[in-house]
Amino acid sequence: MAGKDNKKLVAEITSMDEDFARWYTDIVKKADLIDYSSVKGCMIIRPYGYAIWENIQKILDARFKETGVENVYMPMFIPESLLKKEKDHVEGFAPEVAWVTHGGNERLAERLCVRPTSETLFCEHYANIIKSYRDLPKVYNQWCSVVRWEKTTRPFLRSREFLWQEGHTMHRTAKEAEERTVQMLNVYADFFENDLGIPVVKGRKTDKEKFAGAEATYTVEALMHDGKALQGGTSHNFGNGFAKAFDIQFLDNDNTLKYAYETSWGVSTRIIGGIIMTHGDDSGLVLPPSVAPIQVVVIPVQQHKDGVLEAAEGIADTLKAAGYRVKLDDSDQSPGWKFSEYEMRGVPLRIEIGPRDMAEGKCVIVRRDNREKTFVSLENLTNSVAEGLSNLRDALYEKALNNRNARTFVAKSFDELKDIAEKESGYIKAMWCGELECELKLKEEADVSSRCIPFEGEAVSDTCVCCGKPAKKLVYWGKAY
RNA sequence: CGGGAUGUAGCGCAGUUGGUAGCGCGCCUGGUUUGGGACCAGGAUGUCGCAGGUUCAAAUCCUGUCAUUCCGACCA
Repeated sequence: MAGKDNKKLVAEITSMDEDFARWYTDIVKKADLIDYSSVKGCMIIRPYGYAIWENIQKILDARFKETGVENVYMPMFIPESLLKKEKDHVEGFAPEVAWVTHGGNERLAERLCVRPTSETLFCEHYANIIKSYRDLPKVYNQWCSVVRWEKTTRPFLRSREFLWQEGHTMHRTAKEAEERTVQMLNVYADFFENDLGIPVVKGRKTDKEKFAGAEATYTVEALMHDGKALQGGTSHNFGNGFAKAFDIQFLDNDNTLKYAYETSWGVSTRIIGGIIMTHGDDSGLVLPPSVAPIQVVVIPVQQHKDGVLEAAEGIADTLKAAGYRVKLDDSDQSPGWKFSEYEMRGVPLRIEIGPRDMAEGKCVIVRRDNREKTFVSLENLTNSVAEGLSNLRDALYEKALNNRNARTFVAKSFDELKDIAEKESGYIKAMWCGELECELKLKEEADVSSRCIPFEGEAVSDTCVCCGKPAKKLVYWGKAY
């Protein structure tokens, strides 16, 4: 009995509905995604966590390239003078940049900032290589890490160094830049919804919330299990503001000099935090099959008995040959231990095979999300796995969507909004006049920020929820990570 | 950046009025087991977060610092 209690201790994680914050950090550690380093806010991404990121990279990188993106690598240091070239941009980032002041023992003539984002570097380079309209468009992306010296940090959600991709493009016309901005936002939205099973709201950020130096920022917003919003990815249209600051001009076919139009767009390892907080449960992580490092784990039961291990190997080989990421766990741990372990790690499907199944030419497939068991014949295995993974993705999406719907509210008056903000956690749809003053007041008095002005969505009333003046903009308000 | 909590073996923790560190799990060896975190026997593992200070003596008291975490403020 004593042994049993101890085992329970090992497996225990905080219940997500009792303490979501603690549940999150438990999962991140116990699913072996990260470890802490000795520098605040700088985390070690462990093999299992990094494998998720690699899968995210693989999928997105391929999608980017389908749209003509080329990958490059920019330096990690930005001279102070270069960072300062665009006023809004430097003001936005200055409070959280890390500086390099010395090389060895010698003080540098000009200090260098560790990139918090690379607009300035791309612009400097583009100014050098863009001369003619024939040089456009330029559609570059880089996968790298950036540094932002955050005060409060949380694994994946807010760290001082994080991995991301940043695409930076230059275009001949404003129209083309706008199209690229929307195109990349759609790539993100599709990835979130179809690959990760995370429903998103596509929309535009208010001026207050948009990227420093951008003309327009578009965003995909996801709602987490606890009702807080997470900005999943952003796509910015800079117009030609940066081009003017960095003198990126080209000679057009009418023989006049014109400024180029710029966009940038990015997603980061924060996505992993989003996956955890959208799909996870009290048994641990639940990973969408598209990015799960292990899609199917095969667990032999009574593996020492004749033929069991061979049958399990056969199953693993069959599935590997069909292109799935499969792990056969033939370690000495008890089956029960393995079940719990792979549930903690969020493996979408588990296959159990033991003497009883073998006698019937079958195995058991268990889904991670609902623990539903199905007995399937070995001949049909590949189809059953395909179906299981696909159904699981759909179920994850469905569940997340239901959560979002249940947590989406409508407010027509200020009092109503305030009341909802106090009692509920989620999105509040309400009209807004467009004035910063009202946005600040809602933040101040109702503690909600504007998440986005959705591309799709009907007006819920005619007047601003705050000041009562005529309003046409629908805004999703909420609390964000 | 402000307030609270924590830091002792890989993990979870105990350690009394200061006397030089212990428990469970895990790990290693051997054996028995295996359909929801198995069992027996034997074994290994510590600059007590770090740096100062007080003391004959510090995990324990004092100061500083770093990290984790929660709440708040801030937040491309």
